Amino acid sequence: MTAIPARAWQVVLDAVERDLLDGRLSPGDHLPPERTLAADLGVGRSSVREALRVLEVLGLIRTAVGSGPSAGAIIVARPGGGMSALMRLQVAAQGFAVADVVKTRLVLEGSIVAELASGTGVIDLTASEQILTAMESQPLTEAEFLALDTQFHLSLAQASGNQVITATMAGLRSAIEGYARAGAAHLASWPATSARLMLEHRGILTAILAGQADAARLAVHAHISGYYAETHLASASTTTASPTTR
Amino acid sequence: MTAIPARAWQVVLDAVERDLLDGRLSPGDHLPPERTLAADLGVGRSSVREALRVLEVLGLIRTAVGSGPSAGAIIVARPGGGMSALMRLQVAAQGFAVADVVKTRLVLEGSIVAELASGTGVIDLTASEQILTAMESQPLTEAEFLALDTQFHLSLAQASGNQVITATMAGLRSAIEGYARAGAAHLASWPATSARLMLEHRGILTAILAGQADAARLAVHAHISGYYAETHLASASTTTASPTTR
DNA sequence: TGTAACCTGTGGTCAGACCACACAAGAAAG
DNA sequence: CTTTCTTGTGTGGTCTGACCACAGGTTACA
Repeated sequence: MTAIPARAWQVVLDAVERDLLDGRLSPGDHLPPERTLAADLGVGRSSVREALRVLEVLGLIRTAVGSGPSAGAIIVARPGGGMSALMRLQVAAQGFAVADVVKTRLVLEGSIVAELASGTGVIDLTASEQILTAMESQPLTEAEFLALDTQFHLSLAQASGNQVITATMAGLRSAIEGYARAGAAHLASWPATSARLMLEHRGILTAILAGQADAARLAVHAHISGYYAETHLASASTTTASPTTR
Repeated sequence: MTAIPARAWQVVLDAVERDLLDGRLSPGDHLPPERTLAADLGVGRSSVREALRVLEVLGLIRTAVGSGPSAGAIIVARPGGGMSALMRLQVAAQGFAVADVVKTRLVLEGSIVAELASGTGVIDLTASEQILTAMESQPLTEAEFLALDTQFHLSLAQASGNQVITATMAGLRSAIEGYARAGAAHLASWPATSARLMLEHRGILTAILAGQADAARLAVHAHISGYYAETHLASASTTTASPTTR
C-alpha cells in the first residue's frame, strides 16, 4: 500500500490508536507490557518506549513501575498536561506568539462566562467562589496569587463542562505563565494590581450569577487584556486587528 | 533541590526547552547530534531519542537521516501536527467528547469570522475564495469535498493571522474527521447536502466581505452545527447546556 | 575535467543487560 | 491460627553496544 515503510514507533502509535477507536482499549485499561507489545508488533522495545513516551506526554497514559494493578501503562486520557506541554514548547520555539495566546484566551474565556451566565441549567460555581475567598482572605505573594488566579479561571472553564475548552485554556495559561510571572515584577505596585484583579474577579462572578452574559464577557475581556497591557507583555487590545502577529 | 530524580528523557526535554527560552536555539537551528546530546547531558542515547520523539510529535523538530545541512534534528515549530495528534488521540481515548469538540469549533470559528468581518485592515481572503471556487467547479466525492471543506475553514483561520487559533482549529478538525466522514454515509442525499454546504460557505464569505460580523457568526454557527445535527453525530445545539458531556 | 568509488556522520532500530520498584506468595515466628 | 518477614517475580527506567540505511562530501581515477 504505502511505499514508505512506517517508522517503528509509528507502528506502535497507530496500533494503540486503532485499539482505542475499536474499543479494545478504554480509559482505565492496562496496555500490554512493553516487552509483549514489542514482540506482538514485531518491533524493538526501544521503539515501543518511544511511542509510549509520546502517549505519556500527550496525557493518554500514565506509567508506573513495580507490579500489581497500579503498575504498568494505564490509559488515563488527561488532556491537560499534553496541551500544556505542547503550547509551552511552541511558545518557547516561537511557533506561537504570546499575543495570539492572549487573544485566544479572550475568545475562549469570554464565551465561557457568557455561556455560564446564560446557562439554563444549574451551574456549580462554588469552586470558583472558594478560590476567590481564599485569594481575598489573606495577603499573598505574587506566585501564590498567580497560582490561585490560574485556578479561578480554570474553575470557570470546568464549570462549563467543556473538556476541550478546559484543557485548551489550561495549556494557554501554562504557556504564558512564565511571562505573567515575569511581568508582575514590572508592575508599579503589586498590592494595587492584585487588589484590582480580585475586584475584577468578583465582578466577573457577579455578572455570571446575575445572568448578564455580555457584561461577563466584557469583564473577562478587560480583566485579561488589562493585566497584559499593564505588564507591557502583549498588546491584547480589544477588537483591533493587532499588527503584532506579523 | 528536588528529592525526586527527574527522569532521563525529561532532562533532555527540559534542556531543549531552556535552550529555546534562552535563545540558544531558534527555528531553523540544528540540535546537536543524538550522541553528542547524550554525552553532554549525561544520559543514554535512548533517553535522548525518547525526548526527541516527543519533540517531533509535538511539531517542534523535524528529523532527517543522512549527512549535510538538511540532516539531523532541526527546530521547525509547526504546531499543527502536534495539535492534531493530541486531539485525535484524546478523542479516541474518550478524553475529549465529540460534542465538546464541535462546540469549541463553534466558539473559535464564530469569533474568527466575526473578527474578519469587523477587521479594519486589509484582509486577504483570496485563498478562501479559490477553495470555494474549486469546490463549486466540479462534482466531488465525499472525501474530496470534506478535504476542501477543511481547507476552507482553515483558510479563514489563517486569514485571521492567529497561529494559536489556526493550529487549534486544525487539531479539532482532524480529531473529528473520521466522524465527519462516517457521518456523510448517513445522509439522505449527499448531493443535496454538499450543495447546501457550498451555499453556506458562500454566505459566510459574503457576510465577512460585507462587514456583517453577527451575520457571519450566525452563518458559521448554523453551518457547523447543521452538518453535525444532520449526520446525527453530535447534538451541537445552539446555546443549551448539552447533557452529553457528563 | 568529469565521473565514479569511497568515506564519514547522521538518525533508525534492535538486542541484551542491569537496576529500582511494588506487589504477591510463601516461609518463619508468635 | 495469625502475624510478620523473606523471597520471588514482573514491571518500567536506563544504559551500552552494535548494525543498518542514507545523504553528502571527498578522493581517486579515467
